[in-house]
This record gives sequence, structure tokens and C-alpha cells, in this order.
Amino acid sequence: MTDLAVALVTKLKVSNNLSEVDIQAIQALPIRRRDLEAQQRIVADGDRPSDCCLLFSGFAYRAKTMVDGRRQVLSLHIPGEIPDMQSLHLHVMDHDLVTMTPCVIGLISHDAVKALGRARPAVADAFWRETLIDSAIFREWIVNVGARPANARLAHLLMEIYRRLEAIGQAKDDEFVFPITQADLGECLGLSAVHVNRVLQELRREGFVEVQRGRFRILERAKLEAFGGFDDGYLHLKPTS
Amino acid sequence: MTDLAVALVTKLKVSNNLSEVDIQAIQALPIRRRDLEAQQRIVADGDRPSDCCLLFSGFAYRAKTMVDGRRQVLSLHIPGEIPDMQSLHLHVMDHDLVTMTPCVIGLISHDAVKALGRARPAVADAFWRETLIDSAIFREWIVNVGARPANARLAHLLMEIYRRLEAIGQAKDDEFVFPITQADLGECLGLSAVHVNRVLQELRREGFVEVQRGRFRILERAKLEAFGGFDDGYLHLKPTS
DNA sequence: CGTGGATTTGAGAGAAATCAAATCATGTGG
DNA sequence: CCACATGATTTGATTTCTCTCAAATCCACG
Repeated sequence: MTDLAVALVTKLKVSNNLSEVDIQAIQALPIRRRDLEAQQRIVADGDRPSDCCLLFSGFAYRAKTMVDGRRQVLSLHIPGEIPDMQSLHLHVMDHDLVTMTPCVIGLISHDAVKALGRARPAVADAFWRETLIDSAIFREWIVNVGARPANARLAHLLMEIYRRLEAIGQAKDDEFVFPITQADLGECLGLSAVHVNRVLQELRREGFVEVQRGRFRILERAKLEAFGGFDDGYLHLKPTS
Repeated sequence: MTDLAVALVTKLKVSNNLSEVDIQAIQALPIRRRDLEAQQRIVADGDRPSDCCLLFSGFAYRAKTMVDGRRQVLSLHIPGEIPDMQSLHLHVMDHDLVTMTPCVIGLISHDAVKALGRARPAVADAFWRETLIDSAIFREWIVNVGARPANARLAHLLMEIYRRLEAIGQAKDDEFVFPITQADLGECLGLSAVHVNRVLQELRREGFVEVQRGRFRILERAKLEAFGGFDDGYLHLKPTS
């Protein structure tokens, strides 16, 4: 049993009921550790990976780059997640997976994941469910960039990050560290970096948040949630929801 | 074997290799037919459905409505699709599923789908893959509303609809009928109905498309694709891709 | 025909982008 | 320990895109 598998199990248990046998089967998974720098492409658009990537520590994101060089971030990823689980059944990558900070990842072969799923159907269901939650997060992301003004977009994104970090024990008391630049926030939100800066100042001025160098403190959670139209249902943070 | 199941198999075969046995097992699924009017909510945000909904004829969409009444369309659905497959593992709906036109749908109980998946693992994999393609389409939708100007957004959406309809045999020769209003297009694209109108005129003026009352004709496909930054990879229209 | 929804047009306001430059940190090498 | 280079944040001025509001026209259908 590796540390790597522990992060995976921690994350899976947020949204899934797993038996002791299932957990042991997951922890028996062969995982190859890799240490990566910040801003490294783990898997690239067009690749045909034969492994899944488990994020053990650090943060990563998925993004698409368009011909004119403009980039849109699709999702942010935190420890315990497998951001490219879809490559199990979608053989060609349709986007990039990139480290935001230095990361430790674990590579798990598709074959091993599939064998585990066959041996333990409950685990296969849990993995499927994780990809469906991923999908639910994409849906809310569409609403965010498509239907909310800039200030609400940012408020919503901050709440999402907080809740997800909190669920794996990496945030509490309305505080979390998440070293993302304003330029990257812009690519998440479909906004220019300059506008992110102004909107962030607005959230500070309103007394909703304090931010300094990757450390976020939510001062008025209820107000921030209302302002961002945030409702955590789409995160499906309980096994029954 | 029902007509309903035929539509499902047709769609599944676009992106999946299925054996004869698997197909027969799918066609043995118990499906209850329902006829619905246009603009009917099939499943609503907050529901806990016990069935999946197979779209047999007509068009539907998924959407989220915000507190201020603003609505964002998340995806469009065509015959043969199961737009709420995720409810198999995500018990509470986080969005609405709505008919755009009169529709014939088939209800399939979660229990029946799960039993089929256990009996025929290849079918379970195909269903999983379908939900992953759904997810890939969400990702591209994020790019569309987040990173493209209004005219490219519309161009991209039209190409997506065309390609998906073509794959199930409901479009050919750069022509298709898809009865969507400009107001609904606006909710897909994060634009006002007025602006959709102007952008549509621009695409007509450029000679890219002809549109009249739900009938679309693509005059310059290559140019429309380039203009919208469209690349069909994300649709995963081949079993191997 | 008349009615209601859909599309179209116009004018003006607003949100966010762009461009450019200044400031602030942070980490490095002298 | 300070000078400097680099990247991130901040500020200002201007432009562009899209929205909103309002009214007119078009079109299917009863």
C-alpha cells in the first residue's frame, strides 16, 4: 500500500461508500510515482495514453488551446483525483492536463484499472460515478462562464475550490491555499487577467474575501455564496446525493 | 424488440463496437413509451429519478436556471441519446431535462440498466463511454462560451449539431432541420436573443449558411469550421477514437 | 383575418477587452 | 546585503463587443 493510494481512497470516500475489501483492492493497485515541476504537460491533446494519472500532491488543471493561442481552462484538480480517467474509454485526448504547481503523481495502467473494475464492480461503479461528478462540475462551469457576470464568476469559483479542498481535509475555517495566478484565473473564467484583478479588488472591497499570494480567506461565506449563486449540490459530496 | 431500442442501438453504434449478443441484450431492455409536448420538463433539478430517459424522436436540451431566472442551456440532445444516464449514479438531478419539440421518449428503469450492465460488461462500458463523450461535449461547450466571440460560437454550435445529426443519419449534404429559436440559441451560447439574430445575419451575409425556420443549410462548410474553430475530435464519433 | 410567437431593426448604455505603463515581490548573483 | 532580473499585480485610458429597451415586421395557425 502506497501513500499515493491513500490520497485516492480519501478522495473516493468523499462521494462513495466503499467496503473494506474494495478499499484494499484499490490499495493493491500498482502505481508508479512521478515527480513533476510546475507548468508541465502531463498528457497532451492528441495523445493516446495507456495510463491514468492520479494526482497525489499539488494542483493541476485541464485546458484546451485554440489556434489563435487563446486558452480555456476546463477544470481544476486537487489531490486524490484522477483527472484523465476518461482516457480509459476515450482513447484520444481532446485536451491537455497540466501541472499548476510542482506535483507528485501516480501512473496507473489502464489495464490495471480495468482489471480492478472487473474484479470489484463496486469500484468500477465508484470510478464511473467520479467521472459523472466531473461532468457535473463541467456543467456548472458552463453556467459560470456562460451566464454569470465577472464578479459572480470569481465568487463562484472560489467557493467551489474551497468546498472541494475542504472535503479532502485541505481547507477549513474558511481558509485555503491555492497558488493560482490572476492570469490563470482569467483562463478559468473566460476573462482577461486585468479584469480578474479589478473584480478581485471588488470582492475584497466588499469584505467577502482576503487574498494574498495564493492564500485565500473567505470572510463572509454566506454573502459570497449568494453573490456567486453557489449551491454545492452539483459537487455531489455525499455518497447518497 | 421495440423501435425505441433501435434508435438507441443506432446511436450507440456510432461510437461503440457492439457484438450481436450485446445488441440483442440491449433490445431486450424493457422500455415504456411516453409521448410529450414541446417545452415539457422531463426531469427537473432536484428530482431523484428511478428511470433513464431514452430520446426516440424530437429534440431536447439540458439546462440550469439561476435564481434571477436567467437560464443556461448545457447540451442539446438528438434521437437515440440518453441525456440523463448520469442519474444512474448521481441520485439527485442538478439540472433540468426539457423537450424542445414534441418528443417520443422511452423510460428504462435504473434497475434494468444496471442488470444489463452486469450481465454484459461490454454494454456497461459502452454506456460509460457514452457518458464520457457527453462530458467531452461539455468541455468543448465551455470553450465555446468562455473563449470564443459570438459569431464563432454560433458557427461552432451549428457545426456540432450538423455532425451529430449526420452520424445518426438525420442530416446529409450539409443540410439539417433543427427547430430551435434564436432565444434558445442565445441560452446555449450565453448571448442575448437580439445578438444571436445579428450574428446569424452576419453568417448569412458571409455566405456560410442559409437558415429559415429551423432548416439549416451549410453553404461553406470548410469556412464555417475554420471560423468556429471546429474540430470534430471531441465528439469521438468512431469506436476507436 | 387576427393573434401571438419569432424575427428583425435601431439607439443608447454597460461590461469587459485591449494596450500601455507603473509598481510590487521574489529570488539570484555579485 | 544590495543590485538586478523576472514575473505578478495594479492602475489608467480607450476601444470593442454585447446587452437592454423599445418598437416594427414577419409568419404560422386557428
